[in-house]
Amino acid sequence: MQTNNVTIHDIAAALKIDSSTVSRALNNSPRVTQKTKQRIWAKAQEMGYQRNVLASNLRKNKTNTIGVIIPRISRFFFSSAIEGIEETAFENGYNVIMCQSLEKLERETNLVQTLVANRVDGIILSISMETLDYEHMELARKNGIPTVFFDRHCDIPGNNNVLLNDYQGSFDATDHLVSQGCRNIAHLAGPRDLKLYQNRFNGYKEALEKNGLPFQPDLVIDSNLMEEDGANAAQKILETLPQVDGIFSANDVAAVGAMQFLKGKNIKIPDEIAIVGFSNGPTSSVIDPALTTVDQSGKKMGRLATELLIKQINAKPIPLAPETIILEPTLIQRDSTQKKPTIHPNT
Amino acid sequence: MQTNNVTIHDIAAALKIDSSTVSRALNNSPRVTQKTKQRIWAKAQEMGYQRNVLASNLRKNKTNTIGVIIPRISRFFFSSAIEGIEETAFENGYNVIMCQSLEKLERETNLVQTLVANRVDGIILSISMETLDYEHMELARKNGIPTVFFDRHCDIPGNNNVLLNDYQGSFDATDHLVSQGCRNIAHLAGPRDLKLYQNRFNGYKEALEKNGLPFQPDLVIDSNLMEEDGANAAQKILETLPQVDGIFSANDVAAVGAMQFLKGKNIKIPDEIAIVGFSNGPTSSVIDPALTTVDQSGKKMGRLATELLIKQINAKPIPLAPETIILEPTLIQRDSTQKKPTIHPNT
DNA sequence: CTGTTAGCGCTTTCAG
DNA sequence: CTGAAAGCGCTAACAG
Repeated sequence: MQTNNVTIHDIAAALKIDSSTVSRALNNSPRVTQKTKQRIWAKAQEMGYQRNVLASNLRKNKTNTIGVIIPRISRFFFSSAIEGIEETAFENGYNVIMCQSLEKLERETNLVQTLVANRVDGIILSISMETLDYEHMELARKNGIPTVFFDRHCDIPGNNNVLLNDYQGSFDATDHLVSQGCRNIAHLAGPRDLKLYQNRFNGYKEALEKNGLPFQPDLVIDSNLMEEDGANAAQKILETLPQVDGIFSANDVAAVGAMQFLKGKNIKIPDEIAIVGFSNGPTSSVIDPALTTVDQSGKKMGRLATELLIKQINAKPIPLAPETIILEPTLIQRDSTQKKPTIHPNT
Repeated sequence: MQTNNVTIHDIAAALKIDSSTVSRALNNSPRVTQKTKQRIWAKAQEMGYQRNVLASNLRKNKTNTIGVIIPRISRFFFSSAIEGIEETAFENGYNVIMCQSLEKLERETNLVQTLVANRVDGIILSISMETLDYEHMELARKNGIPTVFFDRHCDIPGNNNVLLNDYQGSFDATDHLVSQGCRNIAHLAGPRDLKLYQNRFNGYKEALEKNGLPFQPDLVIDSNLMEEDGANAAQKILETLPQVDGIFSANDVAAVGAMQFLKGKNIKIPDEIAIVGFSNGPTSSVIDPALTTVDQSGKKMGRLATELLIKQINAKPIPLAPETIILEPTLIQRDSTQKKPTIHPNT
């Protein structure tokens, strides 16, 4: 039940050399002869030595750890993003410490403090729905900790971002609905404070214009886009907006809520009302095939964000110019006539 | 761009007192007078002091961090589990460092080493499909790091476990199919090496017996239960097992794969073939309502596992007797006649 | 209640 | 190429 306590000093003593040489050998420094390295490695193995990462970190003032803050892990988009982050970090020898803001700014602020206090080497962040500015990120900036925002972001210049082209995706989605014959397309919109939802709204609006359809403000239903909100919106549509023949939802959660409600009322999807939702790719495989989705590809965004962050970390102390990477979304359309569903790898 | 370097010595110097007093005050020790505490806190605030967690950790040989190893984050069951873990850890002042084994034993072994090297206070683990023993966990045991296994486990005594009653869940699921009139129930089975899948298989088999139905070995289809496997199994059933009128899948991923394949062939679910799959609760809200599921409630398991782990951590150095917590699963049955789908909170 | 002292285990000058 | 020595920032005896 004892902690395994063999230190570099123990192995130095056993070999009658100095601990600094041991340290160098274990770090594979070129300034130690191959022969002594071999002896040291062998001894270390034999004695079951394990580097005390804490001490090493303290001395180097570096933790080899990336901090990640996202609103909620169990949302598929974010868990895929984390999957990408974790894999990329792992490949590059970084650990990941992961936290959820649960959409609360206060929690997010605390988490940034914790991460800074834990001396993470960098932070990847997807801001909460309550976050309207980057004031709480000052702390990270002051401590020289590089940060990459992904998916959700405020529109302040000078930051690293990995984003989806929300405008284009929404434009395409709406355009798709029009091409399917929809003429009165409702929009389930998210909080307009978030740039992301603003962009999705704009894409919707301009696709209507481009197709010569009038923008009807009463067809825009605002909410936080939870499943319940989607169901409520669907109910509202059935009861008060009979002309609606298509729905563009700013996320998949609300889209599913709406779809299930409508199906419960025996409305045929997409024949009577067509639905398109923004969504993370693989999710769609468990979503009804009747639902067309705009692929958010969280895993790819996670990978890109991590690569960018590591680039910035390695650039220290001379910081690189901030970068913004914009991914183009793809429309994924499936239906029950398809022979085989899109397969995703056990996710 | 400079690291913020105010230490307890700086604030001690500014106040012309000793750094140890500062340390005590900042840890709110009762052995410092309220008045000096106040002065110290004020000064700390003023100078923008931030405790160096690394140094503190090194000194205390404790990191206030829990390590989590799961097969794959983006699987909904695991991301919900992590959600529960993270929330419980956060409430108790712990950080979470999270890693994926990607179902590889080698990776899992490496990760345990990394976590031990990082001096995590405890480990929560759901073993990979390749893991057949706990040999690689010796390292954690030797270093006195408590461990809790959840969901997937080997059947070796003396460990902390948080499990689902897989046997009962499978029994109930199969029983349910029989009560719906199914007489030839196929079973999509997972790797029999994993206790979990063995139990699910046993529940299936004994439910058949109890209902006076013969166990037909050729109706058991083995695979790794990916979506593709489910689709393949469904194809096999259509082509070579026409008598099948019900499917019990050992997980939801394969169940969805099978269901979507069958729907593509215009088979009515559940009228022509009924399907029940083991699944994490909230997932079911995005799964077709025709699919009945056995609720795995990942978040609850995550919470329980973390609570148990923290209990064990706090019990050090005298370890508590290992505990096994077994959750009873519930059958969740929905259908399109239901007025409203099960709502889940934006997950 | 506060100060003194001695490290936690490692890395990194600086000498030789 | 290796050794000696100092110290990262904090905590925890032990005195007083």
